[in-house]
Amino acid sequence: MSARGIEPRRMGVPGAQPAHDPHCLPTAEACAVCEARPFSICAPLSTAELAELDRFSTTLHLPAGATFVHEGDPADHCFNITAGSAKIYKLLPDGRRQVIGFLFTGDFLGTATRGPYGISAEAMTPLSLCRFERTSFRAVLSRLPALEHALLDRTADELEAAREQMLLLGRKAARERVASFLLSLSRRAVRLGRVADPVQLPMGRTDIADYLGLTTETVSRVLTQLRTEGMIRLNGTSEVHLTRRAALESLCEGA
Amino acid sequence: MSARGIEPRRMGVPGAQPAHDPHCLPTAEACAVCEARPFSICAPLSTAELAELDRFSTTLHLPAGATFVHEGDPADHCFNITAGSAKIYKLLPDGRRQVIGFLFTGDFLGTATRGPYGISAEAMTPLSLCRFERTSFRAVLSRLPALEHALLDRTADELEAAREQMLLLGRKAARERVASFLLSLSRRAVRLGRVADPVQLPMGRTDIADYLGLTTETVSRVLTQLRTEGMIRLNGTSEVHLTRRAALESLCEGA
DNA sequence: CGAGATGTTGAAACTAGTCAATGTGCGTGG
DNA sequence: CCACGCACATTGACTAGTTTCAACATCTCG
Repeated sequence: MSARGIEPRRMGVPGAQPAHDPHCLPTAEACAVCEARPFSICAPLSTAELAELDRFSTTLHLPAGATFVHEGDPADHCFNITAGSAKIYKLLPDGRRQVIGFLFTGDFLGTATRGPYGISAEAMTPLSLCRFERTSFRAVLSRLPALEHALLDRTADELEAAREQMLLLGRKAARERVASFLLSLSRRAVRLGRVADPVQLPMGRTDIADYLGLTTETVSRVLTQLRTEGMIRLNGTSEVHLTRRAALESLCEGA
Repeated sequence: MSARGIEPRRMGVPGAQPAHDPHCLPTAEACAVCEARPFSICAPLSTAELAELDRFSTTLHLPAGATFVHEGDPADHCFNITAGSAKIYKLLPDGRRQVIGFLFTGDFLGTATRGPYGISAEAMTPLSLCRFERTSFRAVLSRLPALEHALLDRTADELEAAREQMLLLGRKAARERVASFLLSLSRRAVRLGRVADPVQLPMGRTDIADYLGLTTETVSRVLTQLRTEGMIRLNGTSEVHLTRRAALESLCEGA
């Protein structure tokens, strides 16, 4: 196991940003036109409640590659992704990395309520997000039961997904892992209102490998294998057509 | 990967149990003397709130081996473990099994809010639990913010643990997995007010293996290996002394 | 005390990992 | 606009760790 992918740079999100920083603007009426809202925890909030929450939020824009949450740091903020995609991951001291998940528009980050961040987060594309101070956010949470409900639902969903991933990591073979991954990306695209079939892979092979508990070589080999078998078709490295979707489905479950 | 451990028996917890069933008694004033309360989500509730919640709970007693939650069934109930231990797991159609976690006194089961159960649950020892109807529970949740808070905290903790396990399953070697497992059991024992050092293993090698994404043979081999190296001492098959705890700690992280 | 279940140990097989080379795409700068 | 160079992806040969299959040991409980 190699020590790839370790870049302890600390770009993006300085502690307190001055108002003139282009990466840190007050949200103002941004919520009114927010395209991420239908997919976010703010979806169930009324206009008044939205305003209440908005008072404590800050809009950030980060470049691709920016690490904006560092595992082990005090968990001072939580975030809502409004545009772009990010990955969250955990590291072992020797550099082995497990990608825990990928975040897209509408995803919330920072559920963990106590202690330091348990994960690191890095932008995979240029990223827009709403940032909340944890303390304020928790206070708002008490005042807005609808928000707490939404957050609980979402956290439960995340837990469910994590358990599914535990099954994948603990018991599935490489082919099954890759097939499961492609299908889950496809389903997620649908949930975000995009097409199911040409699946976009906004992440590189290394991230996929670290998400599936494999190596880039194995991911690559499996993809070509699936292509050879006619189950998928590759357009470049980051677009996959799921021909024979049913076959992929059964592959997920061990067929 | 073999199809061991598949017993689709359906004992315990029929849909609606008559009041005279010895396994299903009204809780009445049970909360007042409940030894699990300090470890449960009910801990932060006032006496009045406790009474409110109690109105919707039923006490169950199940024998070891009883499966009381079936993956895929409609999620009609949620549970609070008051005594004994249980395991939750997911299955693949061909019988491969991933144990998701072990539940002990005070643990809550049934966070997932929508759809069917995502996991199965089975008593490992004689088990006592409070059962709630999901619908009622959710309603109570709305009336008792303290309960919802506690549940959110707990779900977040579970998510954190699940992520840690993803790191283990995706990136740790067999020795590291076993060492991590022993230490996490030890820490959990401490949280439950028991001793840290002689760690009790209430589960068999098969469950351990299915939890760590290994086989029983590998678990067994690693344990003897650690014993040979003087890092642990085995008293029978279900008690482990963590001699050289520090060495185990560094082993967890890849030393 | 005996029998089935559970746990341990051994040898062989296999999946995925490692190391290394080659191929491909993309952005930059001439 | 094309060529260069770099990062990323693919492919190949070999290795290693874990699984598989099988035998044996131990424990538990009727």
